[in-house]
Amino acid sequence: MARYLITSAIPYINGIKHLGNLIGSQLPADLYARYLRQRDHEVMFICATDEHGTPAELAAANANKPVDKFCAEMHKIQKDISVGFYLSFDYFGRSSSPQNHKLTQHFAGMLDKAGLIDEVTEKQIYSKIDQRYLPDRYIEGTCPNCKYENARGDQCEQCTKQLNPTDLLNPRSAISGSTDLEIRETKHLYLKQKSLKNKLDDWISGKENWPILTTSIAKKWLHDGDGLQDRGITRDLKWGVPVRKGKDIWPGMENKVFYVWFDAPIEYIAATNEWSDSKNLPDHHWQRWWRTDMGAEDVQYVQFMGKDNVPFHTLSFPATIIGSGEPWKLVDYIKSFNYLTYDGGQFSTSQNRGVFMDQALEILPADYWRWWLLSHAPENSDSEFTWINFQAGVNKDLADVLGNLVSRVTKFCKSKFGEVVPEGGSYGADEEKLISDLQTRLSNYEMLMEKIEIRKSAAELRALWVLGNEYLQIVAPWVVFKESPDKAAVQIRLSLNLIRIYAIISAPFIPDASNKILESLHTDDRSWPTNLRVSLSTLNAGHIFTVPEVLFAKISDESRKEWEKKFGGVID
RNA sequence: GGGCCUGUAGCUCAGUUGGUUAGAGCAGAGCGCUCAUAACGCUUUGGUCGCAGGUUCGAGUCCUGCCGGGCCUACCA
Repeated sequence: MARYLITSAIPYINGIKHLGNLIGSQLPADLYARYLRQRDHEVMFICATDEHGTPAELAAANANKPVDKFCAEMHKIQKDISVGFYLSFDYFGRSSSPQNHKLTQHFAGMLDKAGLIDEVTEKQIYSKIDQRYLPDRYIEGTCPNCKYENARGDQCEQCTKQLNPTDLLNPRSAISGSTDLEIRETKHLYLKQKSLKNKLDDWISGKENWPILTTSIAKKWLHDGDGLQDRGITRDLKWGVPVRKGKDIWPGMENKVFYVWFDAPIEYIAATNEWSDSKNLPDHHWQRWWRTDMGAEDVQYVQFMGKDNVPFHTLSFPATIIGSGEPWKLVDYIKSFNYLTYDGGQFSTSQNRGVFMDQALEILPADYWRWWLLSHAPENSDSEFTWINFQAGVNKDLADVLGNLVSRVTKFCKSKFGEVVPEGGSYGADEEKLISDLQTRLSNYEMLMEKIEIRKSAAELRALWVLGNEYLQIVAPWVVFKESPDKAAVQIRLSLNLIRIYAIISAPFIPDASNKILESLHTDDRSWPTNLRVSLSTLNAGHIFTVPEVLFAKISDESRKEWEKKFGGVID
């Protein structure tokens, strides 16, 4: 038994996330966490909402709500949806928690003590109407290069030229449209990442088994141009973690907060603290996951995230950890994902294009989404969601291969022997071959799950299901029964036990269906089939079961067409 | 502009350090079965591996160039 700390990138608070966000971190992390728990490892699986930053303030203003209230509501909504998808977080925290405030301020204090904080006075654009400083991309104007009128302050989307906000002609606030902008001086804290560059470089260089996607992004930031740059870690906002040196006031920084990307990863730690507090456990319960001086040396820490999050997890968060000089746990493995696209384009909140997590649960059970998304996880490149592929995958894999297998075995048994595991007969060559084939595939499945090869794991699991159908077809109990009921009995007894095993090994992908199968088999023995022969004789003759309802109803062409239309978004 | 990823059968994708006739699932075709959600099993048709060069006894795999798709490029998160 080993100990695994698993974190999923924390979803931003400003709205309900779409399927791309789900498959980009939370769902694969859940798959891994569930698998490891089933293999009897000790798991701490952490997620949270990322609640700070300009977009959160604007979304709250847009909803006409105070930002703290807005965040609390959105957190509740996101949490409920995660329950709906059976995401098995040990704790789903909030980056606005008191624990995170304290810890973020603590890290800042330690970094300052280590001489890793610079105070920098810089010029920023202030909008009087909006009463706020504007981040570069919240300033719009005419591109000096191509004259595009809706260029953003960081980059012109039309000619792709990188810009400074002061380059724009006729600049205006993207929030209010106000042109009453002025340049003001403001002081900010910078984390001196430059001076940590060599340590970070050495650390990354040692991670030879990390996905290329992860290390190539990190190395690019480390080595491109002038190399890793110092990074501003404070902002002129009201909502956020107030700037402090540990518990002390930071002179000159009274009305500022930490930058969301400084406090967000610290929330992984803080959320574990929230977890222990929620259970009234003393601090060492969370510290044994995070402090190598408090028992975390043997913890394997695995992070899941979309590719856009990689620089923060490979560079700035480790810089915070290393720079603190304290024995905090660094990540051991980063699994990063490309994007899921929707019918050839991007998922888009503003254009109402694509499927959002709440909508997905309204039209189909979570397992349908879990299975399709995981079996098409964008591991090596962006992958595309299309309704026709979704329908085909779900119908074939879940309804036909697995669902129908459960159905044919249980119904056949009921009609010939009743709803009870039949007695009699013994294994022959066909049964021995099945066990041998199962063993080969199961070992492969376990190996792939351990390596977090998600699509390959899904394919192997499906191949395991297929073995059940193949076996039934070969032994044909419906024929055998006429001549020798005993022989049919052992075949069906084995098949019922096989279904139980499928329920167990499939649980990381489709936990709900897995539970339904086990319930209908009237068993709650979920132990992993480490010994197949033993595991296949768990349900003994005489054991009562109930034929389950249809596990997976097929998606009809009508439904699929309706959803294509409904979720297609605005057609240009 | 720069960097990275990516292009393999109609579709979704595998193809280990270059090694014999390029694989799987789906879709298509044929056969079988009738226990089952018109489900299942078996067989089978599909590929100048984006294009053009190069290295090599040998290239899907390595190199160069070009073309297409995507992401990132540090104040969105």
